[in-house]
Amino acid sequence: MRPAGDAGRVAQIHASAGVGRSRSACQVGRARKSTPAPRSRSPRTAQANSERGMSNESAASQVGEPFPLSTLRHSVSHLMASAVQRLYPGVSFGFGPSIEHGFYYDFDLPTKLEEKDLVAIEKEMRRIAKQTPQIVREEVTRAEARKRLAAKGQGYKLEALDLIPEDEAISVYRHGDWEDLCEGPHVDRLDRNFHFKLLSLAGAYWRGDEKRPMLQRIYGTAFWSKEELDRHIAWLAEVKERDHRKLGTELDLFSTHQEAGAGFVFWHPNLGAVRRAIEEFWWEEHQRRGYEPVYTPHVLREQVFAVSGHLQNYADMMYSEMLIDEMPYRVKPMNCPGHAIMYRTRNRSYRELPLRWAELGTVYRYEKSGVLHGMLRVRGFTQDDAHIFCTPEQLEEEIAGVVELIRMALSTFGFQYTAYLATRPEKAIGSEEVWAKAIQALEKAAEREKLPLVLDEGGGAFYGPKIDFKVRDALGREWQNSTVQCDFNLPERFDLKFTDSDGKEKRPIMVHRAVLGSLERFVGGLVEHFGGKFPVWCAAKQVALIPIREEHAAYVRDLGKRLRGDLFRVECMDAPGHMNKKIKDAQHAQIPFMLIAGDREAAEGTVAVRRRGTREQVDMKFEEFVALLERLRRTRSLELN
RNA sequence: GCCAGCGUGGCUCAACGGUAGAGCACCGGUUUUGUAAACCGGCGGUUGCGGGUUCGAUUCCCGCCGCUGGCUCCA
Repeated sequence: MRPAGDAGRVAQIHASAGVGRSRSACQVGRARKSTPAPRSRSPRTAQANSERGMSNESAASQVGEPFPLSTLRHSVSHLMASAVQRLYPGVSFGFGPSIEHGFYYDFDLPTKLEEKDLVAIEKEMRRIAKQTPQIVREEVTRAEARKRLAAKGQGYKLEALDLIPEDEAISVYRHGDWEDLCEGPHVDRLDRNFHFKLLSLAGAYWRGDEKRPMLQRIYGTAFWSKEELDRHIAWLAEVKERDHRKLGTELDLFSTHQEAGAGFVFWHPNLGAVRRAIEEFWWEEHQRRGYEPVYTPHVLREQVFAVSGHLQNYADMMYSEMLIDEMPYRVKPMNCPGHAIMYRTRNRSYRELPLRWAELGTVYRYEKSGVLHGMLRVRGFTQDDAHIFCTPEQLEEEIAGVVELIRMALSTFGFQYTAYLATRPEKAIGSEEVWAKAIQALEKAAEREKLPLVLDEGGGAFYGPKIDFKVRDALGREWQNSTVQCDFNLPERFDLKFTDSDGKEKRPIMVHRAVLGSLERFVGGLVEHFGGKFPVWCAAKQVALIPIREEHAAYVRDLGKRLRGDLFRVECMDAPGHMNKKIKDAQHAQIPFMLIAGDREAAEGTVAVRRRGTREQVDMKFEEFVALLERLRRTRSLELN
């Protein structure tokens, strides 16, 4: 991945709460890097920034910076646009806002920009900043604005002008011979002390509409201080270094194959081990909370999805039919219809509710080719899915249980998180009353679990309200994985019933929930979160055994056997070769512990222990080391001591 | 899907109209070493696939597949 290109992506990682976007019954929280939404900034942006030690607007004004960072960045985007105009006469301008980590500007120009052109543009920007530093604001009449834009042939800007409400003042900002229709504000002068860098190029539809022309977008960033810019660039480098696709190759974790088709992940043994460890953890914690494992088929008759409603509404995401005995079947894009069918196999009594059915269910969905991304956006993935069938009275208790489980799981991986309560959207099924009750149950459950909720007004699915969790990883980036959703729709569609204590048939509520989201996305994200340095409990290999000379191989082989007997994952490096190389290899493989043994250790039954990330070695009795390892595994410690 | 860029041994990269090369990895030999790469040698590529232009294509053109950065999308 190219640094500049990567920067463009990263520059936009911030939350889009998904407000107003409804999700289907079974879209249980697929984690994703949040979509860019330049105009609607996340309330958590500043927090995420400061966590990385980056400056943010309030911090900037605190230290007496004359303008907020976003103002600076917006002005630098203007500066960039003026440089582009000088270098590429005939350019039409789109929008050029400040965004979370920088800014961009969209251009319609006859030539295709290349990365190397950015250098020339930067140079021109510096020249302009020196030559015509003064930025001037001018209020003009609508007619005047229109006249000027028309004279310059700025069609996109003319359209932008029409977007401005009638009663609003119309302003242009000018420096030198360049001016832009813009509401501002801007910094006063471009020769103030600030630092910027152009980062990447991308295509972007005019006004985000795929039916409209594709413009060329340049991303860049700017800071008041050189240190902050440098820190940001270093951060981008760190992000690139930790990219799960890069580490995926280096650590032999996974692959995808041209010959096998895009978007299908092959888990290599190393990542298989990580996944197994996580799955075991997952099952253990679910069993502990009264979940029961279920397994449902991957291919079902099409009519099942007609009943669930997915076929009608979301056919675009589903793979086409296959005929079995001349009847149409579909690969499942979600697990819930299968669970609903199982629920119906017999009459259900209130006495057996709630039912908590969990399945690591693999689903297949059509994703457009351009959106596929390593393990994070794929066409086949396994959800850590579960459905809870319960009575309305049980809802609060069940939600509380899910919230507790999610928090426990996220903490285990060292994630910080924020929870959002998504309420009734405009288009929704179910009565106001049912919604209000369910929302109340969610709120009360959160209260009970002492979980603060951020309100996402109208952000619920059409079939019910939900709580979404966004986690922040070690690099300060946000992901959405966990979710708990109430569903009034599917019980209706599948005509699910239970007989209540009064003898009457009633509808259960179905709760969809995912803790990890999809294993592909979660584990892919985890690779980046840990930078390949997995904690002992889920590391691919937990211990590397290294003999000092070949004659010590038997000793380490014996230790390896004993460790494997205790179900530890061991890399026994007993093949011919040099110790130093083995140490290097173990280091590169990010194995948490190296046990090095020679004459002394073999004689005393000890091992020289070297922890990942240090060069120190500690001599320990082998049993002592095993006890340490066992404790780290049992407690799922994030530390190595 | 759209815009742009890219696709050379397992990996990282070079060559760019004239017989495809390096390092790492791998294999063999020598070496037997106390904490990040021993030494020598060898194997390995129909340059993503298909078509075209050319005396000659990895190089130029077209189509497909895949990858990268964004955009749109993710029930």
